[in-house]
Amino acid sequence: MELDGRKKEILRAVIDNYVTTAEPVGSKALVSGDGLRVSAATIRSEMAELESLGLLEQPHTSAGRVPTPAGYRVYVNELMREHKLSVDEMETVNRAMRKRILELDELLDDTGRLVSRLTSYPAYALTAPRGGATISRYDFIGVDQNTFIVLVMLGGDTVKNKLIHSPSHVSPELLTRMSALFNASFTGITEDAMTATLIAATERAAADSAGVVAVVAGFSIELLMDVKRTQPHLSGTLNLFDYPEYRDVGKARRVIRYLSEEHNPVRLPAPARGGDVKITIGPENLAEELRDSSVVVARCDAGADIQVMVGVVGPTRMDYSKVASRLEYITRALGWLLSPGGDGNLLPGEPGGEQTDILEGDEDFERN
Amino acid sequence: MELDGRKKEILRAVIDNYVTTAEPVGSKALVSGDGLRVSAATIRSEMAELESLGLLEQPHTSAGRVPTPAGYRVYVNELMREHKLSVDEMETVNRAMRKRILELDELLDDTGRLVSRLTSYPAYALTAPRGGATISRYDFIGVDQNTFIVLVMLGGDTVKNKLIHSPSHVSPELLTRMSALFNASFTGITEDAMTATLIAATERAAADSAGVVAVVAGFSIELLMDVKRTQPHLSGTLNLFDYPEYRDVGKARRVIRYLSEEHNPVRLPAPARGGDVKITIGPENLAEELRDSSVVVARCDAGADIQVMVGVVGPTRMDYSKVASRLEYITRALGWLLSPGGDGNLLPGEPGGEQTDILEGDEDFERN
DNA sequence: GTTAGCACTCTCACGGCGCGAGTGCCAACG
DNA sequence: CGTTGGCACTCGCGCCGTGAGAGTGCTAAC
Repeated sequence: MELDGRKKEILRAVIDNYVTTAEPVGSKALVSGDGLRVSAATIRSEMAELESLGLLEQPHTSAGRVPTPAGYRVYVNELMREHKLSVDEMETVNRAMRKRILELDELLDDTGRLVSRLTSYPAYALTAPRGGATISRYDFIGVDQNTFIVLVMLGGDTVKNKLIHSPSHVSPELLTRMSALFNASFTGITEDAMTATLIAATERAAADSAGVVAVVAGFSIELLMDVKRTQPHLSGTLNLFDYPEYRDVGKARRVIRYLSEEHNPVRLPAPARGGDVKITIGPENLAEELRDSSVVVARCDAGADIQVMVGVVGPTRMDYSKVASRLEYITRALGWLLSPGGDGNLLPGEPGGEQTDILEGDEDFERN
Repeated sequence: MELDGRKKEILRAVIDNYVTTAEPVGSKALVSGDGLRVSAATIRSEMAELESLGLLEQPHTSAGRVPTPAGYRVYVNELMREHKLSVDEMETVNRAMRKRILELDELLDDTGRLVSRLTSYPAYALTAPRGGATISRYDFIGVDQNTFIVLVMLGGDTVKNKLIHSPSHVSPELLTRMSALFNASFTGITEDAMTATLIAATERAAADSAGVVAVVAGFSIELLMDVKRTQPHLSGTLNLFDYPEYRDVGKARRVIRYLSEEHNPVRLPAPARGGDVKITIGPENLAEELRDSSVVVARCDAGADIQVMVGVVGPTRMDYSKVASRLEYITRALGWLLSPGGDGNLLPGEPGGEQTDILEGDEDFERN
């Protein structure tokens, strides 16, 4: 499908116009608003052709034209202009990202909130599920006669702990034995290898009469299952109601409900590589519930096995350019924060402060 | 204000009717539906009196009557019948509560979800802020030459950890020194006592050239501030749209937005004692945004200094009896789960299973 | 004190109508 | 042959008046 220059210009003008006004755009609006040097009649005939190409449509005879999903697709692939973030926006991102990392979960939560604030669309953030995660190390720390802490390290970047009370006395020797046994038998294996027989054997070997081995093993299993689960963080869902296409509450609810269901955001389209942005327009979505919404997702890879997806969902009438560039900027900052080198661990003074030029490398994002 | 028996019966009937239908109830509906042995005309005159008492009102002449907030208040204080949970509901709660505790935050999240599912109203769950929390203990565990884990214990029931990478070598001796110093100087003090001078002194005493003391101190401060913050967990907000009183999206949004703002749920009315339920009707709410919604909150105290509030927000036309008893049941289960004795730490086989009779002690909940 | 009857009031749903926006087509122009 | 102005036509949307229905308050009778 090749469009001549003027058709492109008109398509772009229609979309730009429609994106801001949310109302079908007619020939007159174009000739007065945008810098097109032709008459309304000419535009009408051009628009009629664009309509027969399937890029525009009219909601009813005698209304202006509205872009079709195919029209948006052409726009996104070929016509979209690069959007530059304002200094203010970059400052907002940098400031938000300067925060400490307490937990990855919290960071994702904050990121989602930031994105929805910056784009005015509902946003979600999640880490890709890590199949076959294993525990790399156990530590046991006695607190008092009946209480101790298990410390579990997951693949070099995450540490989880649990405080365990036992009804009976837990001796330091038992802790030492458990440490040796768990580090020997429970590290490097996935959660389904932690069988009842393995647990029973460990219990025997540790001479554990208090039943704490089972608790620690149970905790390990929960943990690994939890890593697989990847809770998505959703925020700004209320923003949806700002857009006239979701005036119908039921429609908005269906979208929000779809996003709220734990396993759904994970299945949304995602870019193939870290740093890319993927745009999915209306019916391109596999999920029935999103057939007349669009999804823009950015991906950010950090370290060997952490992938973060940050996305927004909104009406097909969406300022794709703005949204994509904002998402890209934010995920880049996020990647910098998550990378083992540049994280917020040391010297929480300046991180992000100098990073205003974080978007400098100006590679295109994927547009498919 | 004393009402004779028949007035009470009529008020109760109007409310019960209005709660289910959401439509003004007229004299005929009462005489046919409920077991009142008088004619419509009698009911009309009684209703007129109830109206002059300020307990009922008509949306307009020639519509049925609707309870006023004062009417609901009388109902809640004097007329409400005890609601028994169905076996199914109790089972649902017990099953949900049988889950492991990974984090208090997660538990609150799950509880909120459970409540909103069981009541069909938006629900929130939060812990009361603990002023002046302190750290009771530090542990340092070396991982490799540049990496170690700080383990921080908060008041005997919570443990937090952080993995710290240092650009330079962190010797085991440094960790030992830090352990001694932090346990000596940073335990038992609030976060505002962790001054820059204290940190600098500790840094010197530890002979810390890598700057890790500052990171550990920063982490400690963040942690204590975080405990003060008490993030509320909100869920089921979409439920609000099911109720005709929130047909106006703007109104629903204002309520949801109010609840979403971090510090607001903390300020909501709360029962004075653990185990109580507090009901706040419409204009009794101090918050402007909730002036025509009602709030029902249950409180659950666990251990010395953990207080959990679980509440729902909905239209003033709310089945207070059902909601209150469900909240009460759930918080009781929660309290059992959180109490140091009966928590999910040991032997995760049966907890909650035997607890069907958890509501047995049948003390009244507070109705004010 | 209670009841039946009746006139009155007010809301809400429905249908017809006119306005305005925007189009498609056509004839004229460079 | 592409471009332009003019014109008749179409269609959605908001406005308004009307009628049905529900529920009341009042009054007279039991």
